[in-house]
Amino acid sequence: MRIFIGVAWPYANGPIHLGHIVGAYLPADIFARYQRMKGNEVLMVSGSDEHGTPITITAEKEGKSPREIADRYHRINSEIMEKMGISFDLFFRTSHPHHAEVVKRFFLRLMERGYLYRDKMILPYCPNCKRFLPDRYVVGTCPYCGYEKARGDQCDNCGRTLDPKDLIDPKCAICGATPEFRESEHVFFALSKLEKRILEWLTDKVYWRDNVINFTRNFVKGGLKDRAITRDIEWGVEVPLPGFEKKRIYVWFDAVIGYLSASVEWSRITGKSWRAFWIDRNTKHYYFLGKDNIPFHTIIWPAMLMGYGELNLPYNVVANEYLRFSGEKFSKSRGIGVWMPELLSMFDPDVIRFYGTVNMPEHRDSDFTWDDFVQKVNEELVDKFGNFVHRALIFTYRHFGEVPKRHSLDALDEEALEKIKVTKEKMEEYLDKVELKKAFREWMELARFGNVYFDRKAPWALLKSDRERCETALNISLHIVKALAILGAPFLPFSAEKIWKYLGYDDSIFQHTWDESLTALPEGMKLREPKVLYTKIVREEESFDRWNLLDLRIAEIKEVKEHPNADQLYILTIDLGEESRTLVAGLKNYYPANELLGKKIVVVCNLEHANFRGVESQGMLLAGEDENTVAILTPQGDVKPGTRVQASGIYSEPPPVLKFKKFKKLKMEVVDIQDSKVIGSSEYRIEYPIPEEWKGKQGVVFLDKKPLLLHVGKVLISPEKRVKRGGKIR
RNA sequence: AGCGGGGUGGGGUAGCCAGGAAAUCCCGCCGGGCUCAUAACCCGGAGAUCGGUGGUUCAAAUCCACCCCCCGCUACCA
Repeated sequence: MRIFIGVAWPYANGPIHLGHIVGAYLPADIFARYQRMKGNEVLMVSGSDEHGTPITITAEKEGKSPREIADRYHRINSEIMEKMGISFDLFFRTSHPHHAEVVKRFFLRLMERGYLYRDKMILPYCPNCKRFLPDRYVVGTCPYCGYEKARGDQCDNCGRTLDPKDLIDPKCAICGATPEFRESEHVFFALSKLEKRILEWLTDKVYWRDNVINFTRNFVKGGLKDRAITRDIEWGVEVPLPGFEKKRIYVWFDAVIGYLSASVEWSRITGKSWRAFWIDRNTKHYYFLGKDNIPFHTIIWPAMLMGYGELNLPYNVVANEYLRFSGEKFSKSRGIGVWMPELLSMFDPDVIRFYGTVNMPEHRDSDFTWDDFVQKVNEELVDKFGNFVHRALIFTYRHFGEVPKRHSLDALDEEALEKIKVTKEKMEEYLDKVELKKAFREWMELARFGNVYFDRKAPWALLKSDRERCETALNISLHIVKALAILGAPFLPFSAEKIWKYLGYDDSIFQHTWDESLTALPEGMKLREPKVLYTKIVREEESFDRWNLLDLRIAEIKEVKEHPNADQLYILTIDLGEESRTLVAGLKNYYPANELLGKKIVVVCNLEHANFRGVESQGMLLAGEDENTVAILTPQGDVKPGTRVQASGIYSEPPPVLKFKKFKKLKMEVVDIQDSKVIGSSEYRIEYPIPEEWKGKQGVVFLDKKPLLLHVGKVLISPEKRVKRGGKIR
C-alpha cells in the first residue's frame, strides 16, 4: 500500500516552536516511520509557506525584502526539522518557481472546469501605503458595540464578523491613514458549487477524530460561500490571467497546492512517480495539522481537489489540539513558550520527542511545564526505559560480550515473548488509528515489563548458579531490548539507532521491518560497548542556591549509648538549645563513646527523620572523611548549642523538611584554608573576609553556585581531626 | 460575549463517544525485596461516595437535564 502524508506548512515568518512540532510534525513523522517499517511506500512532504501579507510586513519593518525573510525562516525551520529527525521526503517551499508552475496549472484547470470566476469587489485601499489592505489591517469602531479597536474582519469585543466597510472611522492598521474603498476585480473559487459533493464525501468519515469531524460538520452547516483567491499584493504566485499582473494568488490557495507541487518536485528529484501517490486509488492520504487548520484540509482543499478532478482526496485528516505553555498559549511577543532552537541546544531530539509524544494534545489541549518535562523525562524515559536497556546491555556485554544462547524456556520466558508479541499487536492497532499516545503507552509498558523480567530472573545470581538459564535470561532480555528498539523507532529514532549498534548490528535499524521485533537475535552476535542512553536532567534551580535547603546548627552531645541491635551505631542525645533530640550515628568504629561526650557538633536539623533498626534518628551529624579517617565537624571555639551555622556569612532559609535524596545531592568538602583561596579537591576562591586565625586551618566548603565556607560568626567549623583535603562530608 | 476544553485517591492523569462485576498510569506516602544497572529497579499496602442535584436503565465516572466551579482561545494561526 502507498501512504501519502501531508503536513501543514509552517509559515515562514518566524521559527517554529514546540507546539508546532508536537501538534503536527512529530505525529506525522512517527506515523511515517511506522508505515515505512511496515513495508508501505510512504511519501511525506511539507514546506515553508512563504507568501502573504504578514511576511511582507515583517520585511518592511526590518527593511528587507520578503524573499530575505522567507529565506531566513525557511533555512531555520528546515534545520529544525532535520535536527528533530522529521523524515520528510521533501521539505519544499512555496516561493520555488516549480511550485508556482504547479499552482498556475491547477488554477487554470479549475478555471477551465468552471470552478473559478471573476468578479468585482470593493476593498479598502490605503492611499498612504499605496496598497489594498487585508481586512484585518483595517481598524475602527465597531458599528454594533462601539468598541474602538475592532478589526475589519471581526470585532474583538462583541465577536461579530465584520466587513471593513462597516467600520466607523476606519484606519489603516499600518500607518493610521484613512483608507479609501476602491473597486478591484478578483478571481473567486466556487465553493458553493461543491458543497453537496463535500457533504457527501464527509458522510463516511466516521473514523476521523471527533474534533475534526465535529468542527467540519459545524463549518459546513452554515453553508459554503465562494471565496476570493486573489489579492492586491505583489508577493505571491502570479495570477495566470491577463489584467491581473498586479495581483497575486491568495496564500491559503497556493499553500495547500504545495502538497501537490512538493510531490511533483520530489518526483522530479528522485525520478519516482508522484502519480502513483496522487492518481492511483490504492493510496491513502493522511494530513497532519493543528486544529486551526482543520477547515482548509477538510473542506477547502478537498473541494479544490474535487474541482481539479482525478486526484486523491484526504483519507484522514489528523488534527491535534494545542500545546500550551504553563497554561498559556505560546506567544512570541509575550515571551511565552519554548522555541525549538533553544530546546535543541539543551536536549537531545529524542528527549524532546519523548515528551512531545507523552504530552501530545491528541484529544484536548495539553500543557507544557518545565516541572512536568523534567519529571517525565527523568522518571519514565531515563529511569524506566533508559535504565532497563542499559542494565540488560551492559550486563551481557561484560559477562558474555555477545548475544548468549537461548536454551529451554520456562514459563516466564514464554510470558516475555508473548508480551513482546502482544505489545507489537496493540501498538499496530493504535498506530493504524493514529492513536500515538496510546501506542506509546503500550511501548512504555513493555519497558516496564523488561525491568520486571530482569528482576525476576536475576541474571547476576544465575551467572554463578546456572549459566544456561542465565544465558537464556539475557538472550530474552536482549530480545526485549531489540523489540523496544524496533517498536520505539518511530518515536525515538535516534535512540533506536544507538541501541541497534550496541546490539551488534552494523546497518541501520530503519532497514529492518516492524515485524522483526518478533524474531530472536542471532546468537553469538558480538555486542558493542553500550553507553548510557540518556542522562537525567538537572534543574538549574537545583544547581545553585542549594544552601537554602540546609538547616545546620550547632549541638552538644549530652549522652552516648550503644545501639542495642546494631554494632556500628551510637544513639546520641543532643542539646540543640531549645530542644533535645536523638541522633543515630555510625561512629562506633571511629570514636569511643567517652570521647564524643560533651563534644560540640554540626547537625542537619531539617533532614527527614529516619529509622535505624528501630531507633528514630532526628537529624544527622556531619563529619568529614577520607579513605582512613572519619572526623566529626566541630566549631573551633565556644558556641552555644542551637546556634545556626552560616556559609560565608549567609544564614539559610531552609524548608521545614529536607528529603534525604535531595540532601545526598548537596556537596561539601574539607579544605585547607590559605587565605581567600582554599584548597579542596580543587582550588576555590571564597568571597568572604577570612580572619587571620582561620588561615592554615582546615575548614568546610559548601559547593553552591559559588563556594561557601561554613562558620558561626567568628568561629570556624572544622573537622575535629585532620582529614585529607577534598575529603567528603557525610 | 462567542467558541472550545476541563472538574476522577495528596498532585498530575487514563477511562467517558460504542454504559456492566476489583476505576488506569506517573509522582508522592507507608512497608518490604534486590544490588546487574544512570541512588536505578522490583514487590506489597493505605488512599477516590469519579464537581453537585435530579433523571433514563436490571446496571452510570460513562447517557440525558439543570446547576456550581476552573481554564484556554478569539488570529504572531500547531
